[in-house]
Amino acid sequence: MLSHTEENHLKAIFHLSKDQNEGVSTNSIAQNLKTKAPSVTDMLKKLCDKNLITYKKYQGALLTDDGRKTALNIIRKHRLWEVFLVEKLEFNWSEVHEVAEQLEHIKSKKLINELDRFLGYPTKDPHGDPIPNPAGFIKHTTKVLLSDLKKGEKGTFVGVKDSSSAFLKFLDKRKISLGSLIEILHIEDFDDSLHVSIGNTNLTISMKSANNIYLKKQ
Amino acid sequence: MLSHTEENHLKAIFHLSKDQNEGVSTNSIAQNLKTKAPSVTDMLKKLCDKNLITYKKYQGALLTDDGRKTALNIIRKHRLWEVFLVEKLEFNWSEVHEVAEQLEHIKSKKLINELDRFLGYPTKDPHGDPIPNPAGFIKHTTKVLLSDLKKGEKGTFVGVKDSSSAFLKFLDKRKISLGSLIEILHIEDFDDSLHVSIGNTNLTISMKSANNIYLKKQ
DNA sequence: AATTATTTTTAGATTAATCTAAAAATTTTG
DNA sequence: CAAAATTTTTAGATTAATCTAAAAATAATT
Repeated sequence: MLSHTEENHLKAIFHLSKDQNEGVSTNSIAQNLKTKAPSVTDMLKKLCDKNLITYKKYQGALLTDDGRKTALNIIRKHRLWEVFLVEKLEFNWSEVHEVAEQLEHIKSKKLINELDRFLGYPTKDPHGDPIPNPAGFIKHTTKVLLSDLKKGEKGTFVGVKDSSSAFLKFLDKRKISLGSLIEILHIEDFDDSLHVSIGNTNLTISMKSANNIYLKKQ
Repeated sequence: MLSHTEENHLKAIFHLSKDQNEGVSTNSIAQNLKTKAPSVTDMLKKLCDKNLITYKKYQGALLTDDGRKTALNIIRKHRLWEVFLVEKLEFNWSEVHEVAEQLEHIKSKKLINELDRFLGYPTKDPHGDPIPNPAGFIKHTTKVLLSDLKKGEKGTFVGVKDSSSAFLKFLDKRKISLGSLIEILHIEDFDDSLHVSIGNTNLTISMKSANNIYLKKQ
């Protein structure tokens, strides 16, 4: 039985190892979990003893198959709870993360499988991220960043890279929601800002924002 | 912000002080929480410092108004989650306690108020226990133990005193569920066992079981 | 009311999770 | 490639929750 802290470390290692091949660094985990490096070092030793990660001093951490499966199970729970909060309890997508961080640690297989059924076996969470199945299998879909599109290209908004509350509220204010069709009308030379059409309206999006918006290309 | 352990102690004191006027004893709390007396003593000091209980050495613990309100809030969460598990996730009433023990500690006012709305503002949990309102007000209904009825008297099954999984499964097996109309046909002199009618069927119930069944008298 | 039994508290340890400060290892850079 | 900078680990403390064993207080019983 893993503690909340152990589970959080596994999750952090999972997320941080997506964008890279080497071991996940102690500092990056500490930053991700808002804790300090020595705390992480201690935890890495413990998780290594439990065969959930491989870890050699100064070389960062990598999930074992077991650790990966455990991490995906926590992520599955997190994302299913997020769906529940939005679909059934009328939370906004910018409000769910904090509560799901708590709910993901509840231990009950039956609970999560029944929740899955109750929600109609959703495949995506409210931010467009895929929900792993009970075996830890995750279905990836090809998607590109809005910032990578060229003038005239278009796509459907399918996810966010940064799902911070601030960015999600920013999107709400501009009526940009999952499923919106976005087309690049013009790219400003000076600051790379994008003039885009979304539905019937046109608006300007900064490079920084465009770098957080995933599209399914059309 | 209270820890799970602190919350569990408040809940235990609440439940144990219902049947008595004096302070709740250290040992009874330890027994209730499956912990040891010295652990309880430490916690009582801490809860007293936080003004959630009044506590003097060797004289047991009593909830302050603040402590009582906190305890009722935890009980509210516990019982709402139990309703959710039974009504929405198809749990049996004998399976909900353990999971609700975990869910009751999730911290989010919005979560619990939205859950309440989603469930249609239920007033009773699956075992017939009343659900406190957000202000900590609890609506008691008069009920009597089946063991207190006399021959020929009848009532509606409205709750259990012992909500252990074993007893609830025992009731399931006999098709005794909340709302059942129970009439005492005969009381056995020898062992005080009861011959009762429930719906169309007659059966025998031991004194021990009858002592755990609450009825609303008719 | 004095002795015995029970309950409760204190004293002292242990484990887990955390931190700061200092040491050690690795990486970067001139 | 040596010095400097950065990262990581170790060492040592702290807080919370737990325990066992022993001491102290209260309650029960002749």
